[in-house]
Amino acid sequence: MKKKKSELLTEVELEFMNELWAIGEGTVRDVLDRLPDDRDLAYTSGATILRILEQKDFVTSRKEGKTLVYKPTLAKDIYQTRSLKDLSMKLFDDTPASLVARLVDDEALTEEALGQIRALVDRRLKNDGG
Amino acid sequence: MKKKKSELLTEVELEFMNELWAIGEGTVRDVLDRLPDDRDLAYTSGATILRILEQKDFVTSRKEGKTLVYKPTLAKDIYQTRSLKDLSMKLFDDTPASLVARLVDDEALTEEALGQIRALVDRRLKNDGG
DNA sequence: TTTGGAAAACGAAAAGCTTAGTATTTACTC
DNA sequence: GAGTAAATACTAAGCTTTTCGTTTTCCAAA
Repeated sequence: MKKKKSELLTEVELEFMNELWAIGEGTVRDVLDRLPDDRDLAYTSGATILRILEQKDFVTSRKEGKTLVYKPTLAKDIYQTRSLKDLSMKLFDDTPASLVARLVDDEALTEEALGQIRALVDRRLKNDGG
Repeated sequence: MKKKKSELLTEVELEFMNELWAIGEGTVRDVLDRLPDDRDLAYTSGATILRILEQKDFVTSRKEGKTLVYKPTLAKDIYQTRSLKDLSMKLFDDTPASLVARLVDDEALTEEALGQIRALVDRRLKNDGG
């Protein structure tokens, strides 16, 4: 059997994927333009990051004129689920409820956010349990 | 102003902190003994990791006889909150509700876990909102 | 008080991530 | 076709993280 790869994005990779997810697909230039002003990366650095993402199969590219257009191969929600699973395993004994417990304990959470969260859980329980 | 440090643990650092949190405090040997059998690290590797954790102020040490006993300076729940905040910012638009949305969408989640989650949210809403 | 074994201190190699420079290619214009 | 501007390909330097070896220190028991 093959050794499993990490399947998780590094910090900078995630930064780039977030932009690609937001715009659907884009070129090196498109992504760089979307980064905050105070984030200055050389063009070539951006190109390298996207090339690495392609190597790791997080994106594919196609040629359009002279430029490459990159596109995620993985939907953001899939990656979100994967990340949550990872965090839950590593830090919450693989018990999602204790993750949520920590989350709702957070003083900084607004009443509104709590309400939304309950609505979500209720909806899921209804749809599911019949 | 100083540059801000990451304040997040690396993979291996977290692996070690988890054991220290579980036992309260312990020596290099204590931690190594708790790791899975298939995880074989040289003793010196374990010592290095704990030394680094101390450098980064995630643990303190005291001498007991000839050995060092390490102890977290940071409670696990604090670190859990910090990690959730980080994940939420980076991957969920800083919107905890959307994090929970993704979590409860997960097919793999049991009915029981969902019930627990709702109970938690309800309790918090009651205690809070009056 | 010597010595044997375990741990600490130190240093550094190995591996992976981030950033960017240089050289090459490409497509358009005259 | 040659010039040019922008993009890609390749390479590598500089960090950080992960791992471990070597040397030194310290206790404990003979």
